[in-house]
Amino acid sequence: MAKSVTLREAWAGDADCRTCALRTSMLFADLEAADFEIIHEPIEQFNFKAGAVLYHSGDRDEYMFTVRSGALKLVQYLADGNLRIVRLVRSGDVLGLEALLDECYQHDAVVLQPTELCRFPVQLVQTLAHDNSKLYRELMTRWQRALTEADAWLTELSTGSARQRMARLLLRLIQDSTRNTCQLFNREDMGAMLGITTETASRTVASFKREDLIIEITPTEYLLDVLSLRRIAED
Amino acid sequence: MAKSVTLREAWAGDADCRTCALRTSMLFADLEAADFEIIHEPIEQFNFKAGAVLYHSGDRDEYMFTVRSGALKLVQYLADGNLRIVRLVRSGDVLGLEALLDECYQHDAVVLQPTELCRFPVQLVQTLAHDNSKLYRELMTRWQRALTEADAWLTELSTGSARQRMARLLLRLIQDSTRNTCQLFNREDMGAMLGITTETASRTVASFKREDLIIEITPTEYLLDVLSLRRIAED
DNA sequence: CGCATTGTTGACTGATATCAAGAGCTGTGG
DNA sequence: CCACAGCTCTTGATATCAGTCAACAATGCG
Repeated sequence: MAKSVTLREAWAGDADCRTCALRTSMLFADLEAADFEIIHEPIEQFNFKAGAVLYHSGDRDEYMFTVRSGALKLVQYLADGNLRIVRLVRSGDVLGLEALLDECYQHDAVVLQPTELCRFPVQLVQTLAHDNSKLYRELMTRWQRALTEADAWLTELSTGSARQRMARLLLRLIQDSTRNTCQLFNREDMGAMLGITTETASRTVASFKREDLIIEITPTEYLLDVLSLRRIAED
Repeated sequence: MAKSVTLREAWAGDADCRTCALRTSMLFADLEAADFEIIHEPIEQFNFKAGAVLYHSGDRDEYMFTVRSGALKLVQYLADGNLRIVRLVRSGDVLGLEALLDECYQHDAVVLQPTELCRFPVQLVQTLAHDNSKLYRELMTRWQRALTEADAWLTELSTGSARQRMARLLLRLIQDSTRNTCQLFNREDMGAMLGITTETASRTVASFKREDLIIEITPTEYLLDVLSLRRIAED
């Protein structure tokens, strides 16, 4: 079971947006310096360990989040107890957009890797957006990005054989595109992303290793044979 | 192959939004009467027959649409030629939100049932939204609705056995909730929605019929045994 | 009334789920 | 430092569900 971490434990101080390295890719990228007087105060930064739960499906709260580094999974449960991971949220992504519309959070948000994120009140976004249509556009872009991602998970990661799905997942996970390396998740999570069992995920990864399609560089970093994987992905 | 219908053939005149029966559920529900002077002119209404293609994935155009009646499917293709239906669009839904962000359409939009829809230029929405944050909120709500729908298709319609998926699809298709009836799509489309083959879709529907879980009332209308289907859906 | 399309069904095959056992790893406490 | 408990990962044997290929029935259209 995921060990829960209270927000207090994860609290890492107030954020300094002015000096945020990710500022240009963040939600508030387009704001003027003057705006930071308003927004600085209520933004707080948190550091989470793997397994921490940021929020649960059905919770209603007035916070949104931006991820500075790390990764989270968005999980949904079925009536029969099964679960699917419906999306990954990574550095630069926004989390909890639904709170802006006063809706419940739609997923469990669970930390996969050590994660730094900033939390800010929905009210702040509403205030800033009110006379700044650039921010509205930025918000809509985030929604569209999530939607494109959701569609891709359906067509790429939930269609075809286990080998095809796994190959497509690995290709999506490439971080450092110059070196074609990526970090694997545990088999259970990979299964939940692809709609296959843990055992099939394990067998598929193991078989990719034996065929040298993926090579362990460090325990956490794998080198991908992108061309071969792409051939498998496209059948 | 879908027979293509040109927009000219489908043109049904300028829309009269003032008297639109769906006005309260439509995108422009909150606008004042005065606004209709501006918006009336460039909105046109079209009637499409099943099989018509509204737009193709990758097309870039400056129009959005609202569906007055009928249904469309949003289709995405994989590199290996396979396809998935990623969402249905029905009465009251908005289509082509991505055009608002100057992006290409992300799917093929194909008419499933005779459909009336209104087309309006992106520019109009931008103009109206500029000093009307209610419209922005309405737009974000539409995006969130699409996203929730996309997530549900992944967890409900792409997870579990063919019987479970089909049962969940049928339950989603209920139109008239007092009578628990729905209209079926052809087996190929149902297969593409559920990530199963046409044959498996056919077998599953046929077996539901034999078990009286669905009963044909008219050639286009089926009565559902909701409780039993729900039991199957939840395993 | 044919012809084309869609739906149904059968036989067979193959991929993945399931159940089970063991291997490898990590952290804990004696 | 070692032994052990609790994980996750891997692998094997078997069962089952769905895919594939093929034939034919039903339906609709010109």
